[in-house]
Amino acid sequence: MNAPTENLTIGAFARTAGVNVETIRFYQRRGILRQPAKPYGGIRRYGAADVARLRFVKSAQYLGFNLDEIGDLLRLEDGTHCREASVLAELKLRSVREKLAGLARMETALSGLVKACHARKGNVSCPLIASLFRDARREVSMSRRRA
Amino acid sequence: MNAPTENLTIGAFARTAGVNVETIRFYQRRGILRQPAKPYGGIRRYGAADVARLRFVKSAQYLGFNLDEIGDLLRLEDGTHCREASVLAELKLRSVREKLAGLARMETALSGLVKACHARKGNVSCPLIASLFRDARREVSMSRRRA
DNA sequence: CTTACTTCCGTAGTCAACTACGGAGTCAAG
DNA sequence: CTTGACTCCGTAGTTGACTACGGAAGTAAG
Repeated sequence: MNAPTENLTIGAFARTAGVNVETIRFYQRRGILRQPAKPYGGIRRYGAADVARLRFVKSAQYLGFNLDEIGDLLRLEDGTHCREASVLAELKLRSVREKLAGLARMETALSGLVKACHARKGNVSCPLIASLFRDARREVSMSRRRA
Repeated sequence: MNAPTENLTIGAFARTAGVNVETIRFYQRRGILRQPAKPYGGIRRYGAADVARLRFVKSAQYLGFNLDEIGDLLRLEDGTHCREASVLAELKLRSVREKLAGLARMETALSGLVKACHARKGNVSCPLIASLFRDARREVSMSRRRA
């Protein structure tokens, strides 16, 4: 799995991806990032694929997935047999769609607020809570832990 | 701000919303949930609005917001003056839209995988990493902390 | 070669978000 | 009017995700 150009030291890798060196080592221990083979008495080198993978991890985190879930997503990325993959993918797809629905509702409520603000002035409020439940009762629910 | 029926004890409130009593008390200390006035030598009571608010908090968490950000969202819900509100709302709107874009990409990649699995059998992989960056470089980026 | 910076690796500390504990006060079924 | 469950409140412990520390070994500019 060695890409053409594996030229980055761990420090350069960390700077490129915008994280701390210790975070990379932590992800390696968690099995989220690989630990490239190190030449006898030498240093490990990283490439562009590692950077992309790490950026993906950070984005997925921003999208509300925890490290175990990100591990699942990466197993799909890395490729597994259809039988397990499709079960897992359907599960992840369900939670992605739940998140999409919830965020779409927030988007509506927030853009409504912004519009209302531009129109009148004074006090305004934003029916965010109502928006998340309106005519979609339970669509975005508490299926939180391990979707 | 007392709703018509404030009949729930903290325990019933917690069960209804599917959280731990201690979590409610923790949110009260954080200023995310109110602490209803308690009658002289009595007990606090909670109503449907409290339940909805708490469910909103849990949903927003699932959507990748932290408690500070959820505090911001609730300030919009509760209503503030347009000047501050619209600035805050535009910011939140931006991060909601970033999340929507990232999730939409994941959705495409995952449903592609599921479809591929139904078609052929054997090994399949899922270009999740590529999907998050393809023709949208930096759209979902590392603007993580405090959006 | 020296010297200053890195890497390597294991262990320990921090921060956010809970979760548990314990003792005093409150409530409600019998 | 007792008794068992629950509330209140402050403090302490846990979990997930990092972040820091320190000493031995690697690296690279002068």
